[in-house]
Amino acid sequence: MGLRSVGAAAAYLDGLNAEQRRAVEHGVAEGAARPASPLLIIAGAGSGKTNTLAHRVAHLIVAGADPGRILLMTFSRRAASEMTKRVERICNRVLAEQGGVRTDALTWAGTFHGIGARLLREYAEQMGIDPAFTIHDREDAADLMNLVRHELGFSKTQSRFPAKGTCLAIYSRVVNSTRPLAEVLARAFPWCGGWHDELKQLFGAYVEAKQAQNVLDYDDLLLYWAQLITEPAIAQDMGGRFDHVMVDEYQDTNSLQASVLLGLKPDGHGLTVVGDDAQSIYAFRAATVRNILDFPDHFRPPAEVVTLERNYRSTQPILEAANAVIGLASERFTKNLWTDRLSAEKPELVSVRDEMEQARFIADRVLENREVGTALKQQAVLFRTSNHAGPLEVELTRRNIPFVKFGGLKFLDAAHVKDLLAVLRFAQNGRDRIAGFRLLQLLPGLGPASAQKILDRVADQPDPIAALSDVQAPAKVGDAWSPLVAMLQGISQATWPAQIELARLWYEPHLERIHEDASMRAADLTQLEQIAAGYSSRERFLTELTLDPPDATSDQAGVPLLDEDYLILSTIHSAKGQEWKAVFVMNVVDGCIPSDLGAGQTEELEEERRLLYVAMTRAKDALHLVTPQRFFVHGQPAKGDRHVYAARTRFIPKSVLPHFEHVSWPKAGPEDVRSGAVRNVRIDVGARLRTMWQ
DNA sequence: GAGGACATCATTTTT
DNA sequence: TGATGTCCTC
Repeated sequence: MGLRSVGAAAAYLDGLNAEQRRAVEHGVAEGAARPASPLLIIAGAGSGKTNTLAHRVAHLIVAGADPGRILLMTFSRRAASEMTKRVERICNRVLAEQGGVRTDALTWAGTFHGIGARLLREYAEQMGIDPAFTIHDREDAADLMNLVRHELGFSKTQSRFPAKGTCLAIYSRVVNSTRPLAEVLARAFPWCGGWHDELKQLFGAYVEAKQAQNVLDYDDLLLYWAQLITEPAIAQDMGGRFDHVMVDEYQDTNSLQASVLLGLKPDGHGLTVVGDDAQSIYAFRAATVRNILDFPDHFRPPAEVVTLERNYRSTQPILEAANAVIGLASERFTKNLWTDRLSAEKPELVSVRDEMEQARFIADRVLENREVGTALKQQAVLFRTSNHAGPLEVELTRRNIPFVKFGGLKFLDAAHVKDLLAVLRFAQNGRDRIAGFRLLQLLPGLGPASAQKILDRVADQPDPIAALSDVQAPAKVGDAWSPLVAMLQGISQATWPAQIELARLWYEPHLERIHEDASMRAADLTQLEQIAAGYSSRERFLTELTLDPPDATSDQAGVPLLDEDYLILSTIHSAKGQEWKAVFVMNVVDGCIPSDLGAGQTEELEEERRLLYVAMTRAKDALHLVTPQRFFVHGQPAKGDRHVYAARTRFIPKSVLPHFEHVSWPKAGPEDVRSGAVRNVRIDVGARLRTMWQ
């Protein structure tokens, strides 16, 4: 495939502005065979980042780069597939014009974790681990942590030991930030400071447990990868598989990910990272904005930096308000966004009485917007935490407005789904105790103690599944035992996806025994089976489902069909990279944004500020920030009227107010039905009262 | 040892 | 509101 005439073919780059074009063409002219020097693209919100990166990848391929040797790492699977599609579209168009053939798909596009899992299976032998390892999601990892916590006797200490989830969060933070435990405790978990030694012991035991069971958690995917790559021969081999390595959303990577990246491409050649320091919102996951700020100086000569400052998304008033908010940040950011999308409409700062009114306001306005032609799908409601959406979900359901919610609870969290997956996971890896523990307890008369005993019995057998048939189950289990053993052995001989059917058929009677609403749950499982059919193997199914769980939930109604219209509800975090015509941000009050939990430390406070900035910059034409004045206290009294008054977020102080239109809603409430004329009448009551006593 | 009934208490965001 | 831990009974 000789060098194509890049210059003549570059008509497809005409739609790009000068800076975007510079980013796309950096180092390509010399020929794609020789990887370009390192490049950092600082891409502001709405500056065409995805488009630019897609064009760069396409441009490389058109110039002769092998798509199979391009590694593209994004923040979510959704972003990865979006990017892949765009690249293919551009390539196909160009190559068709030139009479070329279709490009190969980008085979190495995915998240850091997903790519890590793939590579680790390939290099498993060299690391001395079994390539059939299973991956624990957060919940599984927490369960295992809990098990270990129990065994060490920390579950009944005098004063309360941190809960399993907290322990895992601390562990994860230590791993991802590559900082010592004591420092992490002091900075992020001060209320657990007294447990330093116990935690250390706990984490040691947790790591041993994972190794004994041949399971990896999310963090291990990065940690093992980072360790692997410290071996120069392996680093060279792995890095040599890729000519170009691209990373999106680089501001949200942590130091572990940075070390992987630098291990792959120590001199930076072929490396392109893209991000926006003003949109860094994952510090709680140990992401550090230093990664992106320090990137250029990792290399000699320093990496080339291209800054995209022109915003194509929002109208000028929206952008000005967002700029004003981020302008108060304690750290100066690297750019100033501008746009030529003029508009007379300022974003609205809407004051409502309470959360109920907020829900009504949003529902009303959403419907109004739809009346004038903005589809529900073009509108989104954003919130800081998933539970903020509660009252709104109720209101939308009441009014029959379809919606899909991103963030928060997952399909996979449902007990019955986890049960079925536990069957498959245990079949995949008979040493996965969490899966086995869950599975065994599905049998009637078999509780935690017996489950432990059985798992202990088979754990060190070469084939734990086969060993199950020799196990004497407790008498109470009766004839429920042999179908389980038969099912597991059936699975080991069946092909995929017939295996999941075997598992489901075995599970269904138990489902009916355990749950009241078995029929609804059974429907979920049939759906899961259909999803499973789309994967080539059990291992792939389990891995990808764990790393990329379906992230939308939509109340009782079930997920609407794709061609239906529905409103988007999303956490601000899940809204990253997306845009809508109209955006509503809920609860823009102190205590919600910023969340009152971490408002103490300035670092966390700054992150909350960026969070509001991210939310605001999602809007194209209309932006509404809603501020309920009072909140009902969520807690003990079922229908009590205890409430607290909330103040407008501190991120919009007086100086920023002129950027907003101020609205009270409802405009004329029941307590304020006076007409305008009446309002201008003045009477001096004080004087009259005084005359009464004269 | 299993499983149900009760009390307690909570720190958000996600791969 | 719901998950988690404890106590009690079978």
